[in-house]
Amino acid sequence: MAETSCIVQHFSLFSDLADSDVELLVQLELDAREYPAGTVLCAAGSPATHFFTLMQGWAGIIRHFPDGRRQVLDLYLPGQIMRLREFGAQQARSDLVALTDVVACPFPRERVDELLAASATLARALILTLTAEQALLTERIVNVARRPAVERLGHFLLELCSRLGGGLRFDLPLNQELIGDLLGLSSVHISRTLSKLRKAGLIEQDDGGVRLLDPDGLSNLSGFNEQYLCRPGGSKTD
Amino acid sequence: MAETSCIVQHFSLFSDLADSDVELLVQLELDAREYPAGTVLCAAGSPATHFFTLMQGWAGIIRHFPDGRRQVLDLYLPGQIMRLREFGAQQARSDLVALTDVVACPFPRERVDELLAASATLARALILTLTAEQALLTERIVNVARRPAVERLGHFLLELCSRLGGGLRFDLPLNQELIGDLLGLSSVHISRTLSKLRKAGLIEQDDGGVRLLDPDGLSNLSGFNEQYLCRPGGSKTD
DNA sequence: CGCCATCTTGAGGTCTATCAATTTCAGTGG
DNA sequence: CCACTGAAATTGATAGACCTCAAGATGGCG
Repeated sequence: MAETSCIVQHFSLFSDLADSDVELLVQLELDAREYPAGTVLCAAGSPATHFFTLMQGWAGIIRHFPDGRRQVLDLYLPGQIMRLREFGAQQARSDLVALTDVVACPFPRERVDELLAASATLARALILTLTAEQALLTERIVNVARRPAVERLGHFLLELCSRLGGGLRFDLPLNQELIGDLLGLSSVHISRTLSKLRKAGLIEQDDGGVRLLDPDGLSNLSGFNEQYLCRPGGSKTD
Repeated sequence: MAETSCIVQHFSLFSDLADSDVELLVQLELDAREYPAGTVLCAAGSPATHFFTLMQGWAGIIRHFPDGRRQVLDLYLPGQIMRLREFGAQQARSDLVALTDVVACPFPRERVDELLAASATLARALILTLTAEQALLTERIVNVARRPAVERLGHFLLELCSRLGGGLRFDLPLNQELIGDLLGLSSVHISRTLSKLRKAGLIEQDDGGVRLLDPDGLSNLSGFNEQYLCRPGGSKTD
């Protein structure tokens, strides 16, 4: 993990990369830095000159409202390029925050233009990652707009499970308030809903983690279909 | 309109195109076809071999649930490339539906690869349109997850106003059920909420259209900030 | 042991969905 | 010209989901 670049692994999911492509991608991850949980890597309103690759930990894009409401717009896991979404923006529109201790590599946005000029394969891979992110966002709209809390939370857990590799047991280093801000629910209601899922025998919680006891039941309940995740081979393991 | 290609106009918003780029883009719009309102241009589950440029009318991507619930995932206006989001998918995940009478041009997906190989400028423009779409989706998540009905609808109307060019009076060829399916609300509640906006003196409705009487008041109410739309010069007119 | 953040649980209130009845209006045919 | 029709919009009443406020429980950590 430390040896192969995170981002190369991630991009390999989408395209067959030539050695020259790999070389270009590795350049993005030369400047690894550590940020403790809670750090704002990039604040709303600041000039959007840099992107980041995420190597370890979880990060999120958070929108703050004047009245104190909050919304987590995006959840980044290792391998993703963060803030790529704001390629066309002059200023950051939301905060990029380390949700856990994080290792990330900042790089100037011009580097992306160099990638595009150098390799059509990379351009294609970049577009594929963007469309994959769009698919995630789209499912989240369905989730938030149309599903009641139990289904919404169930769907979220299944998505995480798959994005983290498919293991039925995984760490969930987010407090209930953050989960609420991700799903458009209050922290109190997250607590009640998790409790419902536990009592229904669908999940189990231990220190900082979740185990999906009945993934099929959960999928069925929440209308989850992992096609949209664009993962190769999707069978869950543990 | 009929002479300059719709899609070239749209892409020009994002990049300075060389003549050779324009030539490539125009190729996408050779096969203009008419589809009456209600036509399913591409059904969920069918192989995703073609994209479409939209030249006239409104189209939407609609997800149908087994229990009859519906969600409009995306609203396409003239100039956009439709279904680009599913570049990486084997099968369409949702229906692409003509919401009004529509003129659109189907083209095979391989054409996109040709564009990428031929021009880094076009690759960049393509990525910019994708990130602009992501910004739209992101704002929609905020809207649906965090705002009550009045703000949600107000925000939607302001976004439409801007996307349609900024004129305060515009056609709105969607019935209230469709608007509800866009915003995650019931048609009944859309009716009540529109009525509230009218009584508050914020909007006015005539046959098939809306006029924003107090765009600033509406922006203020709904927390709208048009930055995310990536439009050059955003001042509203009329 | 005490402190602080987080989670849990209860009670009451608000927002939105659902069901159902009524109105409006464009289209159609007598 | 008018009655009929069907889709869409309006309006009222009721129910359910979720929020907010507030009080207690839990658990890591100095």
